[in-house]
Amino acid sequence: MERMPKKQRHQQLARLIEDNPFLTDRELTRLLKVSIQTIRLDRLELAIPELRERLKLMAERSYDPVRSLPLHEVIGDILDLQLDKSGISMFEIRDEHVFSRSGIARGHHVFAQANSLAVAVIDDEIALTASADIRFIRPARLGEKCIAKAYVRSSGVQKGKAKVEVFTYVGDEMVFQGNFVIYRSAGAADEEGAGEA
Amino acid sequence: MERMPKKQRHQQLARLIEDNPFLTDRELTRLLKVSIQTIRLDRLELAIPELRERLKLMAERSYDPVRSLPLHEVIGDILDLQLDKSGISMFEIRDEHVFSRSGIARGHHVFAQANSLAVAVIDDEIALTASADIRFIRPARLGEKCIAKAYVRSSGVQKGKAKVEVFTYVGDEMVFQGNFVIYRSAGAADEEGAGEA
DNA sequence: CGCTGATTGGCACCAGGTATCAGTATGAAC
DNA sequence: GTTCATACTGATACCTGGTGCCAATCAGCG
Repeated sequence: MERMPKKQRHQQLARLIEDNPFLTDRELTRLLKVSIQTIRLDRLELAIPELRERLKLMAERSYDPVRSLPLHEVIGDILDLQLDKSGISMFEIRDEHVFSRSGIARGHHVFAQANSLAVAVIDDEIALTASADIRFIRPARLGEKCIAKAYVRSSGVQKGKAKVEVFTYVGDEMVFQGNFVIYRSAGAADEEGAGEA
Repeated sequence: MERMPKKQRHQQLARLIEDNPFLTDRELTRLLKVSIQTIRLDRLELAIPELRERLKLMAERSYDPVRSLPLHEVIGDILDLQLDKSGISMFEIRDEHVFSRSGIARGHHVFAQANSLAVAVIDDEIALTASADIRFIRPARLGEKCIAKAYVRSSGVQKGKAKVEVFTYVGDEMVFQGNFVIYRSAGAADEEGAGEA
């Protein structure tokens, strides 16, 4: 019947919730063998919000109205776009983009910004990256705002291949440079999209 | 006072919730000017779950024990890893990785898998992509499982630069190939990590 | 006129909590 | 011993955001 020390229970509680935020207080009573009131006092002390708030938080994080998630359409916010000519986007390096140990952005996020801008700048129904030659000039760090500028060097409407050069800056320092070759559908404008409003 | 037709309200309701899943029924009554009961009947007909269920769903999606989100550590599941030699990872193309119109994977996801494998295979505290030369051989499509194989061509422990070649296959077809140059901290093993449990 | 579908209102109930007050157990201090 | 603080448990009222169900109303149509 010996109760484990409070501190230890707090640690366990924190760990349990961390690796399963979906636990209700009732389930926690089972796992920690204390009353539901104790669980609630513990959460209070540890400043762990109630289940619904936890889920809401997670949902908010994954929702993000700015659509800055690599899951969505364009990575970064388009600041300027002149189809088949040039484009500019901004992408802020946040916690979730960096190596936690160094605060340096993972390369693929910086790449993703550049790549999706290179695709967005092509004035075509279908545009796909064919190849790219890229360099990470200096690391981008947590909190920095990356400004990517894309220039269409040859639009290749006939040939079906466009060349786009992208430079990414933080302030006036270049952090990334890439040459993209983008496949384009070359005038074959599909008209299937009747389903969506 | 004219009520808009039910169908139209249903469409609006669906759209409203789609672009703000956080709306409660009460808020929807305000937006659609109908009673809360009507809202609930509508949700019932449209099979739209209640607020809490919606948030729970989003939270679950963003939680994903497999960590297949580009937000997290390694994109794809590591199947095999021999540090400073080679590595294999698997990444399944899902809805959220493709252009909805064509079902073709966005380049940066395929790149992200390759890039993070190239970084993971380096046996060092700090490893960063310096540059890469990549080619998308053929598009990867929804549902396909991409197998990336990374080979360390020169580990460059002294020089601080490693060369890693990555090939990504779907079945026996190559979809991506890349040559990565990875900066490494070259033996400077930091020992700061005293904060975490 | 009655019928039907759409809409509204009211009430009981539920989960997963918060907030508050009261009671018990246990060990240390005096 | 008594006293006190801390930890824990219990019980109750209340809140939000719903579900489920039943009854009432309202509009349009044949």
